[in-house]
Amino acid sequence: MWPYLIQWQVMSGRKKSPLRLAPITPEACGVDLRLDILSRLPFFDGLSSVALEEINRLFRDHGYLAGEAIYYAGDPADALYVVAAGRVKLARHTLGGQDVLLDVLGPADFFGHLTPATGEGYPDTATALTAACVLRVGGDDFRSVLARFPSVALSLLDITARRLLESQELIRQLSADSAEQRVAHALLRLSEKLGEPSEVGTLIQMPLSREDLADMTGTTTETASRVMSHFQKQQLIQSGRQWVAITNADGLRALTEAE
Amino acid sequence: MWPYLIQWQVMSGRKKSPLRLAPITPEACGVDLRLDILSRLPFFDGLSSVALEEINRLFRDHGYLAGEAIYYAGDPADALYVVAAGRVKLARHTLGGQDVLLDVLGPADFFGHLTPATGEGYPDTATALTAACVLRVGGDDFRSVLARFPSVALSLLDITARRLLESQELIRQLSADSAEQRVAHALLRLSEKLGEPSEVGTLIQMPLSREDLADMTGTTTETASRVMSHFQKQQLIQSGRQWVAITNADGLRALTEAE
DNA sequence: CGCTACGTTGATCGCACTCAAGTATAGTGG
DNA sequence: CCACTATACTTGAGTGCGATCAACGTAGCG
Repeated sequence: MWPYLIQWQVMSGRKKSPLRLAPITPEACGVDLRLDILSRLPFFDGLSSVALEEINRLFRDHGYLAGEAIYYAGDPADALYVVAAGRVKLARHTLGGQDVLLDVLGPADFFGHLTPATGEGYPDTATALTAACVLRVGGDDFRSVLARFPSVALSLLDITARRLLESQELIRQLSADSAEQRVAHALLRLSEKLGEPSEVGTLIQMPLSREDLADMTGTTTETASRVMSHFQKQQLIQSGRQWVAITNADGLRALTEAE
Repeated sequence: MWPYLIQWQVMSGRKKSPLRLAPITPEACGVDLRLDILSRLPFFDGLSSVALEEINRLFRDHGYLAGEAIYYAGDPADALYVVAAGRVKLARHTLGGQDVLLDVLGPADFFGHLTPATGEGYPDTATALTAACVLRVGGDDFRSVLARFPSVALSLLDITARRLLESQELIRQLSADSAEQRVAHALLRLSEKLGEPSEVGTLIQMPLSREDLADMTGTTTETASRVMSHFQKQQLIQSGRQWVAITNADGLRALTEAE
């Protein structure tokens, strides 16, 4: 009756979430993790441990509950943030009340302002998707780091340029691809970034609703749901409430590459 | 009969293009212009004239005819380009043969690779929209400049981050706005960048076809044409073959802000 | 003056949005 | 452990925006 469910939870009769998100405890935000995270940041690569510890002292850590906002669009602020643990999403809001999900971030990803203060507020809203620990450094402090360690600036430039290229690819997709292709693409991107092998396939390790997917791909929850049902019937994915696993990445890729 | 044409060319009976594009002569690419352009680049701000001349020697100039490609998507290349004169467009192509116009550049704008060579080719195609003069610097040479003048890297980072924010705003628009709103937005952006006062309103100083507009906004030439006709009847713009002038920017802005 | 590419406008079609009802899941408290 | 509830998800029917196909003006160039 549900042939596509055979591999998974037939006996219990229930389809429970296979998501295993590491619990974020208060200690998770401690100094040990901080140094570890900072040293894993691609743009602090090659810095001496002395320099790193010095930089570390400029950061302040802060924990967030799932769903809590880190900053809102329009907040007058000038700081750089680094995800230490958990998941964070960046979104823009439209006048019509609709949301556009720009990016999902995990440990060692950064966000916020990294350019000189313009006086303008943030253009987007940052929200903790799961319980999360986030490090924050003030704009002036970070600019002093950039000035003292030119390699950091070069590395940041590199990453930012790459993000620009990625967002241009998204523009291309939104302009030219069908809803189904865009959803397939979003799933593949998330899978590359947050995917982990599991008994149900490559599981995307984050709570991911149909609405999130819709906001990532410029469609509606209903359309996202229909597309996901379709994928499930084709054995490309398995999915339930707030979770998605990819069982046939090549099949999805073929869809995105079809004319 | 054409009430919206009254302000313009009633006597001649003909609606000729008001575009006045400065002719690009071979000498336009000469050394004098080059130093002038380089000194106007925002990221060379504050450099000594000695340093500028030294940097200048790293660049090579090249002229292009209207419509000529500067590089194609996929070309294995590692260089930074600066527009000295004329207009250049950046576009991505889809498998379906469709184009997506990402940006239009004028004098002192830069494009191409500005990050370490990844071995990948360009993701987009750069084409001269008008006769153009373009300066080019090899990746290694430019990286040596970045290493020697940290302020250049900081400034580049600033500009790149700003472009990233702009492209995210475009993503929001493509996800959430109607075709009419997207066209209105595109016209306003072009007008801010390339607009010049003229007898017909703020004239966008570049050849701009309905197809270009469609490729900028993710629609078709037919839809772009319909939207433009509509705008013209509402006295928001005046337009003809390959040219557009804005007569009521506030009116257009009101459309983009409507829910 | 005629050719070609650009632009306009109309008719039709289809994908995805909207509105609406119903089902499954996971967390809550008994 | 199980009912209860809130929220996510699913599915259907109808609609509309914009794409597609097609035909016809029109500007500008040689």
